[in-house]
Amino acid sequence: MTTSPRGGGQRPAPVPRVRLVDVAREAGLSKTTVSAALNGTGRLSDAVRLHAQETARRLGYRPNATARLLRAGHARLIGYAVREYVETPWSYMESPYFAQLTSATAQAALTHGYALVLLPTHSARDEWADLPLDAAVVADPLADDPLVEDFLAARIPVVSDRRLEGMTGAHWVDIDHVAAVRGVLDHLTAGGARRIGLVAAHSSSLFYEEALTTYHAWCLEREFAPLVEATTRPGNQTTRAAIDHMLARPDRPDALFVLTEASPPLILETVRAHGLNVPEDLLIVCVSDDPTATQTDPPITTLSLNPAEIASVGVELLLKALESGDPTPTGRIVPTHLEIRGTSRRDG
Amino acid sequence: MTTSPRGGGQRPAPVPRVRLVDVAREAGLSKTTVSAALNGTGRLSDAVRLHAQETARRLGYRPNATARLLRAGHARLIGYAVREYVETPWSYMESPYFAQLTSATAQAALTHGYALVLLPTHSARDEWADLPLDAAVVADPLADDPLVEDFLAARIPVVSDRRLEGMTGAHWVDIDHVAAVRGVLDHLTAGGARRIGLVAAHSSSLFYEEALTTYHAWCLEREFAPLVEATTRPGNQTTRAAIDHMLARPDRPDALFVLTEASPPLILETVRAHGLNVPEDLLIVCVSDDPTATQTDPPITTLSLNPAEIASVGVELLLKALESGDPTPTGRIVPTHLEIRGTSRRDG
DNA sequence: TATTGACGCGGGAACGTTCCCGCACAAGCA
DNA sequence: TGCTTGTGCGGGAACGTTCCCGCGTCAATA
Repeated sequence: MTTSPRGGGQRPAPVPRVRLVDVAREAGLSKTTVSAALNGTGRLSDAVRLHAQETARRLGYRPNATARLLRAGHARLIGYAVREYVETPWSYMESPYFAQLTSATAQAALTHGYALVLLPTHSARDEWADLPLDAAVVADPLADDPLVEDFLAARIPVVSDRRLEGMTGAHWVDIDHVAAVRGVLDHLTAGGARRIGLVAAHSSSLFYEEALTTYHAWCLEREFAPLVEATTRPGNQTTRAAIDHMLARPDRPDALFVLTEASPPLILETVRAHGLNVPEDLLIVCVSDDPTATQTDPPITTLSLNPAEIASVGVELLLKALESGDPTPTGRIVPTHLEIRGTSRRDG
Repeated sequence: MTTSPRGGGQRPAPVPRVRLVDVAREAGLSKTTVSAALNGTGRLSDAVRLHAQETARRLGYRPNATARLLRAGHARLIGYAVREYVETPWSYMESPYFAQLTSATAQAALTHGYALVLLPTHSARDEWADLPLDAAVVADPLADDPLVEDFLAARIPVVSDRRLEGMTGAHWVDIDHVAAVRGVLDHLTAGGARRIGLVAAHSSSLFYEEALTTYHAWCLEREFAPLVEATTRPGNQTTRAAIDHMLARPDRPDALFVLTEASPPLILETVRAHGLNVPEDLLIVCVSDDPTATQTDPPITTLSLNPAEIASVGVELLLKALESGDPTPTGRIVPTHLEIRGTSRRDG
């Protein structure tokens, strides 16, 4: 027994891992040869290659990932943080948009050979500084987000699902807000709507801001009187209250465009509690990526923000920039998807 | 200019990172001293420490995470995979239980100084073999899950949200299925239910199996005739169909216990489509961690599987095992939580 | 003045892997 | 036989960091 002197410290003796040299010594070869044998590289005779592999298998050898990374110079690890709702660090998973964005990002990263590391919403520097991140995804960044700036300062390229202008190493994907909102409004009008109510939110988010502007511009063109109910923030609770408020008005709308990402079945229930039939009395379109929208009766028309597309395009841009080493910012607009279902057409 | 010969390859010249030695050379110190200065260790004069820090700051030095990991011997990285629904790798994020389990696990890991790496459902060995994982969480593992076995073979301790028996290095957290089901049935009975219908699923999952057994045992004790509708798998679509089927029966139940993790508002809508009033005509309890359950009118009574608790206890067990180096399997049962709301009491 | 100890800093090994290169040997050819 | 070419394998540096230890200096004490 040639037990190495390592691990001669505490009592439990935590079973020293078998290293490449251990395999080499056991096989009577050099570590170079064993490494080549296991990686399928180098010029080796079949006999030696097989012998090395067999020995490694027998000893239960597993290469040390960290050591490989150090040699390779990259970890193929992408950090991922969602910046909305900083006060409740992980609640974004409850939003179907972010849930899908998260899983689609993980998926896209993986098909490129990268893995995703989940970072908390607030994500202080020392929470990722020790991680060998090659790149980062920052979803819904704040204005002049310090997290983005920290990543860039650390030479870690970043991609975001919001337009990010002119920062070296910062890439972005975004949706065409104007086209999306106009598409919905036109669709509702074509379905017979004369008074379209909008439920939006006060938010730092560019989305609500641009959507509101577009709505007003559209109303002006059509000489419609804008009918807006603004909540303090997105979510089911506030959205229900806003809808209640809007439907209680004397100038009740005949169509509803709900931007605030609430649960579609919940929106339907809220409307029905006012004694309204859908779609006869009220047409509904809501911004949502919640699959339950297809399950109600009638199924609910949704404007999908296309998180899957955003994720895959984002990862693509990010990795292209990373692997080319070119920090010139790139960006792309992806289309939204209006899935027309029962709540916005009366022909059903 | 003493430019090092590194990076003398391709054209873009990818801006060589500044290393510890670069800072040391610039500051006229040794790398040992600079390292100690930046880490706040060693015996150094204030002047030297400040000088080293200032120089590092000026050069924009960022320590190489991988090299630190190699020295440290661990990466503080935990792999995370959900094994249900292997055919649609990432769909688990749509389930509130898994969404919460995921975020709570990330949260718990982070408070212990670990980060979570998202792995796909199928997760072949070579997808994580290159990652410096210290431990792994496998949610809803299959029976004799090969992924779990691979992790254990690689000496990576595993924790699961399902009982895992007698495998060295495999730890688990689980809920008390029997107590949970009996609790719900007793609660419904106390609320006046005489015929409790159960919507369950055929699944490899221990949960449905034990729940069904418990239900039958409970019915036998009370001399109730069991009233079960079994779906092929959990989810909204199948659950709606199962409920429709059950409510169309001549021996229609006066209470419903839905195990299949469907959207609570959707369940309510399905029931109402049969012309039933809730809770007057039908009491409802459903297994769900969906926050929309609180938003309906009446709000829906849910049995929470306590993903947050499972996650935090799981991570705790996992890290205790990891850091003690003791591979003896540990396990713990955590309670479920019956949140009684409007759909299961008539006193409202 | 010699001895001790604390203080301030640096040399160099170690973490475990990959890869460049060089060496020994065999085979081919003149 | 002497030279070249190719094959099979190993030595050792490198990746960038941390940490053990040792060395020189200086003040305090005998």
